[in-house]
Amino acid sequence: MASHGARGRSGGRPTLEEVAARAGVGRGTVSRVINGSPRVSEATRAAVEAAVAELGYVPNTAARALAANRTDAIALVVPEPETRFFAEPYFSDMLKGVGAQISETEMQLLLIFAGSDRERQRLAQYLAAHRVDGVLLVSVHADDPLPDLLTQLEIPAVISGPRSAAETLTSVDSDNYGGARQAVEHLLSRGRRRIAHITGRMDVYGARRRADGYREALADAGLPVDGTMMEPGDFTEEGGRRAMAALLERHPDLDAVFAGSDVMAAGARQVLRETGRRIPDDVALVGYDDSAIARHMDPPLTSVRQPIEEMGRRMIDLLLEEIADRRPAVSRGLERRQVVLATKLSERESS
Amino acid sequence: MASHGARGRSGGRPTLEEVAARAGVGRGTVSRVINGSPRVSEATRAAVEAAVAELGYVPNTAARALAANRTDAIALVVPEPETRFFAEPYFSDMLKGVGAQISETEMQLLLIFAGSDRERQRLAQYLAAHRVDGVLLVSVHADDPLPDLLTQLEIPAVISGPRSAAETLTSVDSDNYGGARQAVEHLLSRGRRRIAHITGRMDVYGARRRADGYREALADAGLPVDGTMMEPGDFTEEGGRRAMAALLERHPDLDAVFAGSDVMAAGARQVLRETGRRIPDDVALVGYDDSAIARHMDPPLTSVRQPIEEMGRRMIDLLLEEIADRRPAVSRGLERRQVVLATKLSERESS
DNA sequence: ATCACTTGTGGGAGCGCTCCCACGGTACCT
DNA sequence: AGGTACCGTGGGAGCGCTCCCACAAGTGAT
Repeated sequence: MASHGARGRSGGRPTLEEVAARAGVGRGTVSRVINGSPRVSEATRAAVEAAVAELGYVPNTAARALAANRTDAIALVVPEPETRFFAEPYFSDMLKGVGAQISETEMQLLLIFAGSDRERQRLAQYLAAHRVDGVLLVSVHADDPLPDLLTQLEIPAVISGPRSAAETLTSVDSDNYGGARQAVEHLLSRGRRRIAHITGRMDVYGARRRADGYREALADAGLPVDGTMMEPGDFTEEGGRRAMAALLERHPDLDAVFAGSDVMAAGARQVLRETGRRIPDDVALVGYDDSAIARHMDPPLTSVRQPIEEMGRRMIDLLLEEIADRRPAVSRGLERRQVVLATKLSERESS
Repeated sequence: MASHGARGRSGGRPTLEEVAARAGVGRGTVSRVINGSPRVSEATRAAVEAAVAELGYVPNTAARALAANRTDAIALVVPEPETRFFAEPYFSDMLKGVGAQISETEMQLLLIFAGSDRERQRLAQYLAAHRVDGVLLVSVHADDPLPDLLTQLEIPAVISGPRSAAETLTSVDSDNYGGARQAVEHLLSRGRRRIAHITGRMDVYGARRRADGYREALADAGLPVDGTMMEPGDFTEEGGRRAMAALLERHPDLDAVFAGSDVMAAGARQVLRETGRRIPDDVALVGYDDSAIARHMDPPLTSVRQPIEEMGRRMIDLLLEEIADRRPAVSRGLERRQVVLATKLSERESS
């Protein structure tokens, strides 16, 4: 209410002590009220809350951080240049989920880009100074030293897209294996039998899992698994084009293509068109990511959708758990936590 | 070098005191070295720096913030939902400039979205807690209470795009007036004489300045300034379409259009095409922003480019100055600081 | 009535820094 | 020789909080 007298008194912002004096209680009691401790009587709590409102008291974060050895902040580290970050809907969807979930808490989110060496240098300093309670890592390459640095500094961290099946950090991922199966089974159900796969870079765990899903879906359907029906792209449009051309050379009679990403599917589509093949009449095409590209392609592309926003939300949940677990210093929860979320096929005209 | 024994000693991170002991000096001296004070002898400085390196000392930011009453962090506040932020190249270009400039300093950048009411609530708390030393404000509407809140809290702030000619905050802007003149003068030099203008929302200062530039460029060329040759759009494609239709109704013989934004130009282009007019043969078209739209339009759109990255850089410079100025509590520098940067015309086939 | 708990509360200690005052030393004046 | 100036340095005080121990008052078992 009368949040105006706030900056009178000593000229600056009111302190815990001033609130305590005003409410006629001790410093400790005010601290308990502020932090929601249950060990405070109803009457006292009300008195303190009134004093807080009257003085317009806002806790001093620096003091709290110093005394309690925590920062109430977590960092979202993007190991990519800003430009890529903005170009890809993956990041903005994830940020949306992260932002939504964190706004339910008192935590503060920091966005840190670590694309250049200089930025990485600063980040290392930043982490060494323990300026955040935890870290969210998105899109980390297999050989990135960052995860190990975090482990060494004992900073809680959650990674999106584990680096391998043996990922040591807590991770959130979509079901790449299952997603790929969905795509292939969909093509099978449409009567396709000569299904090729353009894979992503095979040093990316998710891409390997998708290839696994492709293979096993075929095997389970009693179809032969032919290595020459697979060709690596590198997640780019040009890579998709090259891979498609290579596949057509080996198998001019293929009747379906499952591409490991929408961007590669776009490249593949061009080559299919150029060689006079109609989509989906001659060759059915399925992508992965269900991005804007998929919706705007001609014809619209059937694609596997990952629940990216949901992944962002789960990452926050897991990270907060890790942070809470670590507080009592027990370092329990030694079990690795790996969350895998289901994908969903968005069926469109390309298949 | 031997940055390994770092976390031995007391189990945690080394403190100033430990560094002092190791270097055989006092706490104050170490502090001076860390903060680059000139009042330290060369020999002592070297000894301290060696100790810092050996122990892997990193200052505790919370303690520093508490003792010095500063945070070494500034916030970039985006009063828009995340989605718009990512959609517009304006923001990412600005972020690039801001990020580049701030990485030259020890300051930390926080990205804060304040699109929803809830987010605004949190932001107000955040600012009240003085968790940042300064604020960068981008794309603020005329009636936004944020600038006044910042003034009231005495938090240094720099705004991109002043709200009016009487903007009280330090501001950085591109030369909207000059940019509009460039556009119109370009059309005049191409022999166009019946030039219409689709304005932006007239409650946006920049849009008014562009209209001023349009008018005065015509007047200076000795041409009549006709109010019916101007029509407000609202910065949307649909608005551009409507405005174009209205202008053609009144002046079917116009030979050029200067649109207040590329997006509106895209709308105008559609109407021009639909009414059988060729660009640039029958009607020349010029936009504003020089965005991706301009480059990809058919025909490519001549457009006024704003130095957005440079604006971001200047904003940081100005903000750091403000913060530094305020430190000695003198609150000098009462002169309003308004920086205006020049625009440049990107000439393409539409004119 | 005594003892053992529990509940609510007050306040000391201390987190790791910066700020600033005081002090010894050297250099230069009178 | 004494005085004045400054430079480089050490360390006390204090920033505003949390943590935790101590303690008063209440509760119920013995």
